[in-house]
Amino acid sequence: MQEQYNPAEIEADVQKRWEAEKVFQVTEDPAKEKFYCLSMFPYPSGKLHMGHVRNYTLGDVVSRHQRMQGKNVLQPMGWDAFGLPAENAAIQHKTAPAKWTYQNIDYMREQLKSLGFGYDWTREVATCSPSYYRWEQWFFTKLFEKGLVYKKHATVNWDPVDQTVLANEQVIDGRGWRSGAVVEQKEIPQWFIKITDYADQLLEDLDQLDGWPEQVKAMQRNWIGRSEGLQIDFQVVDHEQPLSVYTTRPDTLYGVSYMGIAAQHPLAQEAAQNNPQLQAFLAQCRNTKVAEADLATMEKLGMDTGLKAKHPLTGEELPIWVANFVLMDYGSGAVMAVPAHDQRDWEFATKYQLTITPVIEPFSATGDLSEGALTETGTLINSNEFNGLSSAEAFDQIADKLQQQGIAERKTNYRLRDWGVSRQRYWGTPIPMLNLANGDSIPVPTEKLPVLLPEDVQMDGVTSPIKADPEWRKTEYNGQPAEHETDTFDTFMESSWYYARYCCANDDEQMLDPEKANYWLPVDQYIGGIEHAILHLLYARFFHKLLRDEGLVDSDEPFKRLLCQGMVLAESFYREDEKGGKTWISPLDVEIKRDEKGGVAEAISKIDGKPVQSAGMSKMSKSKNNGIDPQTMVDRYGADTVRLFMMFAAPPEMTLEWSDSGVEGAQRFLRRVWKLVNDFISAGGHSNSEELTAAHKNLRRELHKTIAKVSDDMGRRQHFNTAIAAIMELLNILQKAPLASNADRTVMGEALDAVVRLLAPITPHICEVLWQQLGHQQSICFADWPRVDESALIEDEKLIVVQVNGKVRGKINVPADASAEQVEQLAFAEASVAKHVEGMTVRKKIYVPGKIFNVVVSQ
RNA sequence: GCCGAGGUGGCGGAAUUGGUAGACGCAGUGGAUUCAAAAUCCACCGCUGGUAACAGCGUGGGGGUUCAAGUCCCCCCCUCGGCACCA
Repeated sequence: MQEQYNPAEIEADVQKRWEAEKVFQVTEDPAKEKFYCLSMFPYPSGKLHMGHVRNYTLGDVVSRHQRMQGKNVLQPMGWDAFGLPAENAAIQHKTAPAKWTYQNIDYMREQLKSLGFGYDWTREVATCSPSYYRWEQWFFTKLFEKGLVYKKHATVNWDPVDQTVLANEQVIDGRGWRSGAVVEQKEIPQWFIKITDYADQLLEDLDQLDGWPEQVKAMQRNWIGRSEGLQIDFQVVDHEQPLSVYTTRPDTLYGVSYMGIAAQHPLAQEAAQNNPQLQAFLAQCRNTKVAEADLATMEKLGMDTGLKAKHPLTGEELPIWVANFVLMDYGSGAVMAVPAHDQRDWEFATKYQLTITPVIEPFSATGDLSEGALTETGTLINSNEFNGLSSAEAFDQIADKLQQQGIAERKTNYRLRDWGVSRQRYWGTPIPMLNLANGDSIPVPTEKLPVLLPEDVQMDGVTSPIKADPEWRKTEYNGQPAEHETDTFDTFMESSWYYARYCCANDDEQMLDPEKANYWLPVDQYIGGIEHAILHLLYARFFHKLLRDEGLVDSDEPFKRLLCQGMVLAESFYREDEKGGKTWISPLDVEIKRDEKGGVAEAISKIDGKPVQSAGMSKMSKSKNNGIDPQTMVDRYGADTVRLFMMFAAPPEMTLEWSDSGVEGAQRFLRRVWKLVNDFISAGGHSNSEELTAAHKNLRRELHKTIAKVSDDMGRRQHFNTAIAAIMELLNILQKAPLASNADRTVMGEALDAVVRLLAPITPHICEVLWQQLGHQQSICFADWPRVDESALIEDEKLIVVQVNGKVRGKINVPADASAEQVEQLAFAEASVAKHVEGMTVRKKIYVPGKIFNVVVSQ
């Protein structure tokens, strides 16, 4: 055995062995318990970043741990290969998105291999490959046949100079990122999938997901936003068509003092015809980005249309205002405004001096209407016959009354909106629809699928190549000329079912092989970033239910257990230039000077020796130039060290701060493990002695406590940082233990066999080598997880903490079976305890068996 | 703005069910080894006062419940994630 730990050499060798033995290739085996462990596949942006490394290390640790439990473990990998960055890169590098993407995939696949991740590469998928997206197209036509797909107008960000649709991230301060033109809202026809038909299921099935973090379920619940309310028709003066609104607070109906409608609402358009001022206002309303965050934070503006609505109970005429925060895409594009009991309505009414009538006296009567709206429920006032009722009673009675009059309907409403899947971009799955001369749209017939996306194209930066090429869209249907849809799918479509495709990635006959899919699904452990908590995970859950209803899978939910990992941060440094702008300096080029206590005194540039400013910890990003390249770190320290540091520095769900010295500490630990095994083997290696002393038994107790702790941390808790800390503690003890006698080496051999297996999921290369050195032939990948010897855990003494008035005043060792009386006696006998009790009256004594004894005293 | 997290020594973090706050690691200080350095090993290491024993304080801020609060409740501040066309 080599005396020095040399990661570069052993890691390459070990990876070759795994590949030769096909350790990670799996097939369905009904005799074995399966475990499907999935990490969110990456967008092939060029090279791996630390966020990927963290995500995939977590997945690999879970997979290897499960494999050591004897399970049939599937861990696949693939590429979320369609998307905007490829178009931008293609323009920048004067290449085609396809070529750029495939090159990135080839490079990143090698990086994943060098990190030692155990993937079954025979199942690799790339979503930009026709063998993948053809099934997505096929499935979409099925959904169309089932009536789950429809076309309607929807709002997009429109760049009036480039004449193109912009993504939200391409709109910067209200302007197009290339042209600089003020963006406008534009209504264009787009395809939608009826996710709202599944809203109730998506909500209710959250209760099945015991293995999901509560916070993620809470976010999804709020996103779906189920509410019970009333759809009310307000008569519009001199109009046949009523104005329909939805409210969850019919109890506040008497407090309605105006109506709010969206700028795109037909009534607004009508009123604007003879009103240039209003016309100008409607035009102004179009000049915002469509993102909700922007709409919610912008200044609330409005204008009176001059039209009047009739209050359904009082007959009072209410002004109808256009308000920029009322959105045409949600609900009916109109709201009833109750300024006394809705904060947004209150602000609007205060601004434009509209009437504010209180109609609810809140139960917990605090608050002042001159300060803001009173949004709690309470008792009705100013509401005629309904005065004195509670909000809940009034809800029912008002709803009944309006329903009898035929002008209202109880309705369950969702905040969730149908899924708009059309994108006006090139690098995506072509939407498999044909537009006929008569204006109808029909699905591309199955036998004509897939609709292929041409890969050899030139990007001009504005128009999608398939929109620019009139030949591409030309086709025919039943001998009649027809045109291919030139929009492509939202890339969330591809990521909504890839987890299922891995079960039969190479099947050319069908989307999914139900037999294989049902063997592997649902995914037992899904791991990815918290930023996907809502959209991706909701769409994937929805898609799974669609697959189920098509008979392709049996289960209701795709992901049993979910782990959302936090971001990877690094310190960022900058210098201010003359204009007050910031030049970001890579942390690799900065040296930290410390004061005597280890605090940061100064940060100095390694390049010019002059000070730089620290901006603290922030997400690794190009814009702050604080990315740490994983490859550099793997080349310098080896994959095991990088993996160990990533797992040790923080629990998975928290942010992780990159630290160079922390990485060195991880490497130091691995060298110590290597050395201890080396010393053990030099001293004679394994032995078999039954004559164990008390010291040996203590050592075995520490060992088995560690096995219990690490097993719980890795399995149930998934807190790998504390698992590693426990192994480090054990190693600190083992390093001090003797190796001279047979008994010494019996215990040490047992301990090292365990330590190497406990570490194997995290640092598999070094452990594979040490496992062989310890005399085991079979790969450690299939070694049995260490078992706890309960008999080794038995203690004959317990440590009891003694407190006086809740403050720790002493610690006593008592026999494990000591009675409360014995403990009390020993506690009072303790000098430091006696000192604090002396001259006081004992008021109370609390004994928590085996833990704590607290005496309450006073004068 | 709305929804969801987080805030503990010089730093990353631990404390799993209300029961010893600071495990483990990093940084720092002192020492051993060395011609010297790196590496390694040993010891110390929350703050304040004290030679020490010890005492007081201490988990973002304020209030509360409890024998006992980092943990539970109320109010506030700050940072981060998501908000439907970034993925």
